[in-house]
Amino acid sequence: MGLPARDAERTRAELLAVATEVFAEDGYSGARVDDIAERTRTTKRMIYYYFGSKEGLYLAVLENAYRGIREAERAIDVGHTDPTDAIRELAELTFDHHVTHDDFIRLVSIENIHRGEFIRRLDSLRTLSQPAKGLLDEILERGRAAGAFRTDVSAIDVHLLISSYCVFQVANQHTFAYLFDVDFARERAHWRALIGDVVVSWLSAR
Amino acid sequence: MGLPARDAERTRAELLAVATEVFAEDGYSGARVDDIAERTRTTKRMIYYYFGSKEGLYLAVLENAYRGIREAERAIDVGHTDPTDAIRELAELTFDHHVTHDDFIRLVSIENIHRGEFIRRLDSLRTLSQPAKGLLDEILERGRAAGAFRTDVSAIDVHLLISSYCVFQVANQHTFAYLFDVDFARERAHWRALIGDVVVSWLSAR
DNA sequence: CGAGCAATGTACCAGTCAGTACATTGCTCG
DNA sequence: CGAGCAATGTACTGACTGGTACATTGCTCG
Repeated sequence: MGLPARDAERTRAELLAVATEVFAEDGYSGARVDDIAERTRTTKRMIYYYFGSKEGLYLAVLENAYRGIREAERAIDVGHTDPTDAIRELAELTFDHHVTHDDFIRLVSIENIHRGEFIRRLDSLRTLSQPAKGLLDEILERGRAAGAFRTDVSAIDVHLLISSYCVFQVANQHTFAYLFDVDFARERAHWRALIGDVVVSWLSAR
Repeated sequence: MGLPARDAERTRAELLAVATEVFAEDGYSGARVDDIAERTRTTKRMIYYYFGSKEGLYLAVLENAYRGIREAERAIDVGHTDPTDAIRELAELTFDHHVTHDDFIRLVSIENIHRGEFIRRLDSLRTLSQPAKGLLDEILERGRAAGAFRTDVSAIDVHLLISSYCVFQVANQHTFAYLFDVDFARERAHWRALIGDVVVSWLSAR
């Protein structure tokens, strides 16, 4: 039986997967359409057949990557009654999530180099961003009600702090590691615990 | 009198300045040697005369940018006796420093996309990174002695937290702003104060 | 002042790159 | 089964791109 000689869906999916790797590796301008094609079982012609252009392919990669990551995020469930434990676990799971998806973080960096010019054309992504914020809102509210958290910190504030830290861990590891002689990978447990500590002390202050 | 017809130093400096802009704008692969040359009063030939290759030019840009930023950092002087005030001011000055040097932050992002392959060849930069750490060490020591700071947090920990936050503010502004509908520039005072708060609560915890 | 070399300009090249014209294949459905 | 079209492959192109061969200019120093 083997693989069917023609399978539009498989061809498209394979192109998308390989393109994700190559764009994350080399950036938009650095990526070569011929290179992407050669790494698949099909040809460059198919990229133009399915995605129209290099830019169209990159947009599809971006959208697909964000969709995947948001779906993974939705699976995050911090099942603690204690809001302090919950927030610490959320920070740690976010940390894990980032270090295991460095392809995605690289795509985000690349997109920012382009000042978000491509992502801005993908309206569908904005509605996807809510789950992370919703969960945080709920934990914070419980913490405030219990008198454990201060009341002047918003979900966005916390999300930004955690994101900054976790993104940096991946996105800036090479320059930081080199300049300050730190190996993020070797001391992962230390760096993982740190952000939870920071957020909890901050929210519990006073 | 006017400009001298030939001035090696000026030509070199102009190429370096323009190349910094262009590499920060378009990335390494995206930058065009012809484009850089056209934006100066000299020609492409001079790039090869002074820097040997596109790569040589990029290396020079990187080294120059890091040197400039470290010099600016050395000027940071937090003249407080109170370590808590000092650490807050250090965080805020670091914040200001980042938002006013976005070209540099972009170069750092670009270099990380390349997994630090270029910066690793610039040995001279490692020794430059000490001032930031030295100042922090001193403030932390004073804070611990005064019983104001916890003792299990190192200078690198603090530096990483502050750097993450400040770099993110610039490096990821476009995707974050778009996805979470936040305008970093418009609420700058809020975001500036936040990181100082976080670090101080963290160091003062318990 | 004029020899000699640092500094500069011009014109070009060979390889690369995104994109396409055109032919072909094989699946599906009547 | 066979018509017709979705899917695919091959071979090519024109523009671009990093880099260079070669000529020239003008500053400096004996």
